[in-house]
Amino acid sequence: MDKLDQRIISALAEDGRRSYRDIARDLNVSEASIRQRVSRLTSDDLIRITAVGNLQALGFDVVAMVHFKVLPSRIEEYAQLISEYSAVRFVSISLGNADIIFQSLHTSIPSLHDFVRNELPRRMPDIIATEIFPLVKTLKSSWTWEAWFDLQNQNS
Amino acid sequence: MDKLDQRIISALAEDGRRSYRDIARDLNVSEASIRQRVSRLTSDDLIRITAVGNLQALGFDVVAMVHFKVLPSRIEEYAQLISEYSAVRFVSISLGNADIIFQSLHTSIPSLHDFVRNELPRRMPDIIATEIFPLVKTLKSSWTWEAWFDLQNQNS
DNA sequence: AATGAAAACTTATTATT
DNA sequence: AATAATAAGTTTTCATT
Repeated sequence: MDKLDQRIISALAEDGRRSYRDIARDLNVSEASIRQRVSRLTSDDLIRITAVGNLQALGFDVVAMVHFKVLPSRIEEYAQLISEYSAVRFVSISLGNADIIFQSLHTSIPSLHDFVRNELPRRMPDIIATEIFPLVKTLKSSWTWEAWFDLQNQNS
Repeated sequence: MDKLDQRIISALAEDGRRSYRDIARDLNVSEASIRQRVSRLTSDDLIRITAVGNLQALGFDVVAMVHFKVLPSRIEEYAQLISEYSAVRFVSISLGNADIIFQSLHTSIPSLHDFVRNELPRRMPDIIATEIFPLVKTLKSSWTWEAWFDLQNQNS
């Protein structure tokens, strides 16, 4: 991951459909070079070029963050199980006052409730506590990297 | 937002660089029609085609979710202010036991601490409580929509 | 890893329904 | 809102450094 990789990622974060040729002109390298690096970044799963959307604007009416505390020995296993649900779009293992944090999408509040309070505990009996945070409005969901790569480079 | 829009979004979520021509062939419409709809979806800010990445894999070592409780009259204002920071990549207003939930990226734990415990409270005196959830490992960060559009359509 | 060359393919614009 | 036509631009492949 060198500065050229970072500049390519920044360009594609800005506009995922920008032509490789155009990026190449901008960065003074060949088009094939951009193509080769994007293939590597993509096949190594470092980046993914994709359509992201504002969930609320797209009609996903019930979006929530959910916290689970679970028996310590079950954390990894349960995080994996939670990842299998298509309602769940994001799963992380956390330190602090929650062991697993995930984001879940539903068509109604009762279906969110049923999923978190019935469906998941049925499969995962060692869940100790749950906390639900319904998201009302998303003000920022940012996909640019420049500021971040800059900061990383300053400190290295 | 009709079924054609949903199919286009699904295709671009799968591969944001797939050619409009190829999508058009698949969906039995003209290339210009795909182009026109993608332009609309993009300029209406319903979707964005972008490079997303695994933050930990890209070297963003300290990623945390942060919860704030704030004076009720300040929630919107503070959520806006938090959105202005480039360290902050996601900001939502929440119901339940937190008023504002955001994701923040840092190069070290002390810098996360300084940001959340000093920098933000200095600008936002009506923060009542903070809670930090450092993310250790992200198991899923999914950008596909098929399952979701299917569910929406069943219920409508 | 990076490159240039060139055939095959895609995009973007225009005019039309 | 969708389309066909088409000139301009891009991608992909391959041989070379």
